[in-house]
Amino acid sequence: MSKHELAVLGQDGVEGCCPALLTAPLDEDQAETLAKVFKALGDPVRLRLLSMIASRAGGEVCVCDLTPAFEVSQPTISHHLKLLKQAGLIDSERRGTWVYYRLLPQMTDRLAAILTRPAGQVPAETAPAAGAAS
Amino acid sequence: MSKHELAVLGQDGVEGCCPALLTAPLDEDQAETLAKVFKALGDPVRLRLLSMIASRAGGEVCVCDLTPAFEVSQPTISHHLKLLKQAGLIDSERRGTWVYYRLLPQMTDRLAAILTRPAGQVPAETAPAAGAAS
DNA sequence: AGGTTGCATTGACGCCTGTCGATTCAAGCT
DNA sequence: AGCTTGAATCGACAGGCGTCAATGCAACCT
Repeated sequence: MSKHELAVLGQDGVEGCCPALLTAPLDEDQAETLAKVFKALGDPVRLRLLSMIASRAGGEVCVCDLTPAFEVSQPTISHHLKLLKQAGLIDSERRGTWVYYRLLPQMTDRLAAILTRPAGQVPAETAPAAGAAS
Repeated sequence: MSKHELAVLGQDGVEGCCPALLTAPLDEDQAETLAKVFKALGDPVRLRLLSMIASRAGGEVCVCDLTPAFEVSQPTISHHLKLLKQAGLIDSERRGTWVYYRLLPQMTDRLAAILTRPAGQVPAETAPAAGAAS
């Protein structure tokens, strides 16, 4: 094994979370770390896997339910699950013969926060800014 | 071959936005489209470019300000900007000699929404499952 | 017109990545 | 013990991607 399973992305202190993509220039290390997560999301099979896992009622999905839902081979599914896991998006647990995967909402929450604009940002020319005084 | 500039991702009706990654299984087409955008974010240079563009006060950045901030060549920066543009994340405008890039907040908003969990989701086993009928 | 600067495009190269078949490991079964 | 099923790993291959130098093109300036 190695130093995989990056659980990074902003736990570098108490002062808050998230590198703040949209409000301040990302430094190289933050960009490198963030890019790995987005790269993990940059494949249709992995997106569907994540979606199936996340939307499951019990919060868990057996690999045996995932594999037949795709047209790719079982090793390929296993490979994609590994990448999602290394990105910190999902986790797995073996129970008997089967292995169950579940979402790690911390990571998706963090990404959502990173992609969310603070509040009133410069409307630019997109919309004439309805409401607002004066 | 120029069906580029994908402005997709959920404008397929009035009924709402966003494929809902976390609440329902993504279908293949949605996954394909979404993956392209995440793939565009899956590179540290592009992330830093996007961050620099988004965090700029006036909402615009001249390429001449972006290029010297990186250690890669000018054609490479141009290439990355093109990919971000094709992903629908930024747009560009030429004014005189210089070209200015600006964020398209619609896309980042959409991604943020896609990655945001609805409200009270099953806490899974993060907590020892208080209550809940048998 | 000629020259200069800013940015995009081209073509080429090496690495990374998605995929597969074959194999291995783990757990349960007869 | 042996067999069977579920899942991960290995090795290999093709295509995609990031990068560069060279070139092209647009706008400005003498």
